[in-house]
Amino acid sequence: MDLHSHDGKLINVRMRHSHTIGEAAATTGVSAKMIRHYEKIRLIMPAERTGAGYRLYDPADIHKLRFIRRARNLGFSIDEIKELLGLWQDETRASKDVRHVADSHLVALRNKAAEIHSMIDALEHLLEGCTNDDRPDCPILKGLASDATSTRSKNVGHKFGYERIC
Amino acid sequence: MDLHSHDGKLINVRMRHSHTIGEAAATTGVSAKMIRHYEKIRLIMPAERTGAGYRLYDPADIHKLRFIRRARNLGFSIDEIKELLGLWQDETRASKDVRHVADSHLVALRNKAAEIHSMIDALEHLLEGCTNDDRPDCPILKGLASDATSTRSKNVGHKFGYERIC
DNA sequence: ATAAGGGTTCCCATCATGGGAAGGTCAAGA
DNA sequence: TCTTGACCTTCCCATGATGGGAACCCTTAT
Repeated sequence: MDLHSHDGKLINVRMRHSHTIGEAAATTGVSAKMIRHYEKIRLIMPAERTGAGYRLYDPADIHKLRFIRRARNLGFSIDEIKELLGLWQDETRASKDVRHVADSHLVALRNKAAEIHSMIDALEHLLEGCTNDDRPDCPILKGLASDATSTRSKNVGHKFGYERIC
Repeated sequence: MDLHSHDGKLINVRMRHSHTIGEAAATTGVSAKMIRHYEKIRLIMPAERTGAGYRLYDPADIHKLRFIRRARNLGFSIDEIKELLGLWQDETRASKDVRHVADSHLVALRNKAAEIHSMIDALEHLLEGCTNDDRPDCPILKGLASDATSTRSKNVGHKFGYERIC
């Protein structure tokens, strides 16, 4: 490879379909900051460099970055993506290995969804009694001050009895 | 206050219904670490101290910590809780001011829920074709490599055309 | 030659939380 | 009284994914 020739290095590499980090960022939707970060944490291999130290990305790199972005859009963590990338590039992988990663993540997502929905329910319940006016009486604060979040959830055992303040 | 008497300081303060940080943590469900943290970021006022420097919490403090924990359980951020605490202790607050904080948070929660559900949908869609066996063919990876996340969502404009790798 | 618009590294911040070290304090038992 | 273990204190560091910004270098067009 003649990446280090004395004239027009970038032009040479562009003819080889390589791109700067800014271009890679623009086409993949992964910010340049994050591309460097992914390299630092070894999610991707260190990019080739021009003589001046500029990172270069070829179509295979670009494709990998898109893969990463899509997995991130689905909420996969970096560690999960590391696993998926390994499987992606392993021609002998078993379908069920990939499925396992995806399934685990799906479970996590469903748990997260349930958690948020229970927050929403509790908050809506709290908002029901709210007069939404200029009066100081407020069932939302009352709820937070006394109960509210435990619509039937975990009860922290109270070892001491305290007098109420509000 | 005789907190600094030479004998049995903690016993004296316990008679005044004060508790150590560990007890406060146990009864409120807020960890001691977090109680100190909340003090440092000025969410709560600096606690009184014994002569030896131990923090002391009276029932009003305990009640406030419970308020904070309940709000956290509902997903309120520290800044939102700062606002709610201010309103809670402001006798002249307007109901609608509290409502505004809660409403904004509810909107954020609903957005978060929608986001997670779209992830779940996309992932389920991807999992549909999976054979879950020992064969290397895998529609999940194929989906991540080509499309998948854009069930009809945002399309990043592609300025360059790259040949496919996979 | 100079300016604009890249690129590079390095450090810091977020948000809420916890881990752990080093050292001081309290209560109970020998 | 001395020891022991459980508690407290402060301080520093780490998380995960991301962005901001400084200080400086490279390329290209005017």
